[in-house]
Amino acid sequence: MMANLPKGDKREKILQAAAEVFGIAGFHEARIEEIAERAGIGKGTIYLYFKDKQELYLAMLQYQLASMVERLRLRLEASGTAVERLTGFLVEFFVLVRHYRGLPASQVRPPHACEERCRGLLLAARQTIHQMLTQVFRTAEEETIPEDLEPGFAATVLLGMAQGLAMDYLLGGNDFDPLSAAQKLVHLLCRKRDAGG
Amino acid sequence: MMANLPKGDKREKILQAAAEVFGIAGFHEARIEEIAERAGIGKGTIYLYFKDKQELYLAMLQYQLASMVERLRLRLEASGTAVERLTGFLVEFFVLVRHYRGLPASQVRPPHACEERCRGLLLAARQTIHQMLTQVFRTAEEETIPEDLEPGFAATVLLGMAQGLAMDYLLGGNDFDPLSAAQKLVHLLCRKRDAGG
Amino acid sequence: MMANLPKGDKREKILQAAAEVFGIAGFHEARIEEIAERAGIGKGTIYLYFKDKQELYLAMLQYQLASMVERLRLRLEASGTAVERLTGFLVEFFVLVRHYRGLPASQVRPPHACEERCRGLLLAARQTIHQMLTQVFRTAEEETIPEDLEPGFAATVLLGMAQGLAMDYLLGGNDFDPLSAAQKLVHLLCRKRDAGG
Amino acid sequence: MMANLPKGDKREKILQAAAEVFGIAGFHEARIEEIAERAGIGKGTIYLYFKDKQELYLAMLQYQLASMVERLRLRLEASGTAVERLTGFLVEFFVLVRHYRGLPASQVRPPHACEERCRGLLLAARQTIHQMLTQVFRTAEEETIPEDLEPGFAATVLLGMAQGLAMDYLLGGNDFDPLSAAQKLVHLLCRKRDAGG
DNA sequence: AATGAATGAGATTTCATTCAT
DNA sequence: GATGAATGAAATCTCATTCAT
Repeated sequence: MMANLPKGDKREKILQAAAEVFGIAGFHEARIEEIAERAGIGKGTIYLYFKDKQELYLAMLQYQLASMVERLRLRLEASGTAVERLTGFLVEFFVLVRHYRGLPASQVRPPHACEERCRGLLLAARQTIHQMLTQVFRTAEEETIPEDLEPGFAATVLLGMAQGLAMDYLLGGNDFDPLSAAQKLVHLLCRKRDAGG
Repeated sequence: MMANLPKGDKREKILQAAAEVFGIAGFHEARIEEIAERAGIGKGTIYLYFKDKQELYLAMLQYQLASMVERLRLRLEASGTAVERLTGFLVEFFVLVRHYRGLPASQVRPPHACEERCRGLLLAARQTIHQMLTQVFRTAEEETIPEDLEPGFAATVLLGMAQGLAMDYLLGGNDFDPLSAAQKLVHLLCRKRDAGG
Repeated sequence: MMANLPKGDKREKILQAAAEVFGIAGFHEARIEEIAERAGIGKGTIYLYFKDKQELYLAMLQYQLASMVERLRLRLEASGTAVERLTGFLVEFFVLVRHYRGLPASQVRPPHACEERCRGLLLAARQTIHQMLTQVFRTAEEETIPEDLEPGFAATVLLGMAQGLAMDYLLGGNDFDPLSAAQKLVHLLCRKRDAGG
Repeated sequence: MMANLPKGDKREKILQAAAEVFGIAGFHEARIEEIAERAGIGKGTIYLYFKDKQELYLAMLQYQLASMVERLRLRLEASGTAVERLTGFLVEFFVLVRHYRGLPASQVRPPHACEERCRGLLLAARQTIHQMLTQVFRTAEEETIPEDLEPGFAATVLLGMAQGLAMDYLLGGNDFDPLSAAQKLVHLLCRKRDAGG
């Protein structure tokens, strides 16, 4: 009785709860028991799915990064001009940062023992996003960006600026409007440096 | 005789050791005993100078931030054109980030119990730097930056991009050349956007 | 299976062990680990039942006082003359003091931080006993005590003398025979002061 | 310059300070540094006069007990009837207890490592007092106490009752008037039990 | 499979005591 | 002699992990 969830669902529930708790509290201040409670299961059950706290953390990180990359991909592959898609991308990026407030932060200082593996996951996600951005710049309408701005560097700068603003937000706690911030950044980078005059 | 350091020096020695250990290990993985060892003193001595681990952390943060702000100020108040000084500022910024590798990271996820106080210190440092940058943009030679780029926003963007690159570095571990990165960023922001053609 | 004790029993086991160790060593010299060992459990388990050392101490005190009051009540509510019941009470009192040798002592200098709460528990126990004694004196056969000895004061004096002897014992270590001491005290207080007859 | 006190005086100053601090805080909660501060000297100086905390405690105990015994002796050897002198003794006793509130308490639970030596000091003081009391009872005017009350037992009872009341006071914190308490106790013990006369 | 009571390693912090000045 | 900065042993308490049910 009590039709149990299929196994995959319980794992995901744990990962969701882990994302919340690790996000709020960071790796060390996060309590396994709190994660279990949020997932609506017993403490011991977590150890049926994950070897230890660290593996749970890594699995959660991978899971969240994949989900984020997917949401960002949707924005970049939407229809519209390059400027529109880049703006949509940035808005989504900022929304994600604000939503998973603690998650990016928790990545900055991963548990020492798995620093390398964390870095690997983050790097992979970043490269995927970077490639998607580069592709957008490469195929953008001619007039969108200055001719001397190489697509790869443009992607680096856009991502860098976005991360910079996000970091600002995370550190300083000064809130900001995702849409207007996105527009300003895109404007700064994409507008042809012109004006002829 | 009188070989002993004057009192202020021992406090600073502890703060230096604390910066190293907190930087490498983060607040929670840092062990008080390790800090004492690096400072070449006994565990208990730290408690003569700081009430507890958290106060030591905050004092260390304040101390390091003040030192960083001072080094950045020197670059911005040096002689030279605005472009030269901004480039110098960014180079110094990147060097600091690479040197104090862990310190900025440790700020991202401070111990929950003193999150507010950490934020306060960081915000203050950031505002000081932002003001210095704004002043540079405001007094820059006319042709340095686009007319429609407000000095305050220019400062925000420059700082944001710098932080973005630094975060990239911290997260991804992909090393980069401070000078060339600085030049690219300044070029991107400062060059008049005309090209004339 | 089901060999485990029901939950209440483990708590009591801890309280028993705590009474022994606190009794022997006093609050500050008592080590949590020693209590755990005596209770046959792990150190951490104690913290599942009691918030910290102080709360354990207070719980132990309450537990022991309740048990003592109960044993004294049985003696005062037994059948027999007032003199017999008072003697029984004193004998029990002295036996308790000798058995829980350290317990009363540990109450005299409770940890400063919970002095008030300790005092409250002790006062409550003492008042209960005082009331029971007063009741005995009030309903005693007319010829038992001098007419000018008010029941409440008689109770105070009896209890005071008993505590005085006990303190003597605790301080000086001079052993004594509970029964003979009890008889002497009761004799002193209860015999009608007439002689005249 | 700065004519130093003769050595004996500094030792006594420390003992006075120790009595205060041990009295207030008990052996374990008393801090050596606090004692030094009250004595107006440096922490290290205490160790020139006493081997360690325990020896200081024992010396303080001896010093205070001697002083108390002396004050009590003066009352018992004063002029006046036995009843007057006993009353004076009890008043002094209660005043001492209230003044050195913590001292007797601190004796009840001495540091485990010197329990025996503490007990020895206490026992000696008590015996001296007991002998003085016995002598008073022995030489008292015939009509003062019942014939069947042996002087030694009378002394034991008087001292016991006094200690009982004091304990009550120490434990319960219920204040009382020394004079009236003294009179009641003496009255209870000394009045000839005839009434008849 | 799921649980949560039990565990104990390990961290912070205090404070009696030492000793260089 | 006098000092107090420095020390480190020892105590409490937390929490990831285990395992009997």
